[in-house]
Amino acid sequence: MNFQEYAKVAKAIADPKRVKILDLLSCGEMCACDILEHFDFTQPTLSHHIKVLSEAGLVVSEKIGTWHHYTINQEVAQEYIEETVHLLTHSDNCSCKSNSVCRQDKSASTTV
Amino acid sequence: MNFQEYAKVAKAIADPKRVKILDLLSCGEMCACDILEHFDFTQPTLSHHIKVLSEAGLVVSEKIGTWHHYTINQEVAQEYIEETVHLLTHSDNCSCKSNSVCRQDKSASTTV
DNA sequence: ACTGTACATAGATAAAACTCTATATTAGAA
DNA sequence: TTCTAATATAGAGTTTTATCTATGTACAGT
Repeated sequence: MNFQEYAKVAKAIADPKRVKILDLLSCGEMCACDILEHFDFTQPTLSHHIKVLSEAGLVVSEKIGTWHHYTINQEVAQEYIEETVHLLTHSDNCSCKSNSVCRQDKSASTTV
Repeated sequence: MNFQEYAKVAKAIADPKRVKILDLLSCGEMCACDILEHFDFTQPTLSHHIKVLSEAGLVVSEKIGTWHHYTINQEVAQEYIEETVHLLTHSDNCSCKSNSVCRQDKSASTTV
């Protein structure tokens, strides 16, 4: 996952309604009509939100007759979680080391 | 963190440029001028992105003379990581249990 | 006091996102 | 086949976001 790909998943999550959808799905699979009952917006709007989550790879759907069962894609979710931890916490194998993008040697070269 | 608050942090992260900024900061503190060298956009645009990250609580700044040193707020970052894990993985204390928001008992009541 | 540097703010523009109504698609039921 | 239910798509309107230029603010040095 590069910055662009990671941001796409993050952007899919970055909406309160979609966070709630993911929270609902974290309990297990649900169909659209059941999800819809927890919101005020219309069915096409829900369809849009699910599409955003699907295109980011976070949600997958299984069609069973007329119903579609939506579930969280655990592989993508786990990879995203790992990348998030890596991004936000100080680690030794961050891009500073590999690509030498951090150049804080400007202020002072007294790095002991 | 409720859905709204969580989404605000997620939205701050949900931009490739800001992901890169966070990646740079994950190595340690940096000033704006050093961060700016890694991008093509202008200084006011960087200022805007840092403001978004700051308002989400993810980044804090320390003013030293003319320079501002920006760092990742580890408390907020850690809380966000925990919430992300909680949101995307199946757990026993998710909102289904406490608020009974999940009602998948419609399709079939043959829950064994 | 004056100048230069680091950063923020104001306002404008263009692109993207959220939501709606209307309609299409697909599948089961009668 | 015809009707109904579940979901997707199309297109439009409104809000938000990213970026720019221009300017303001704060501080250090001369």
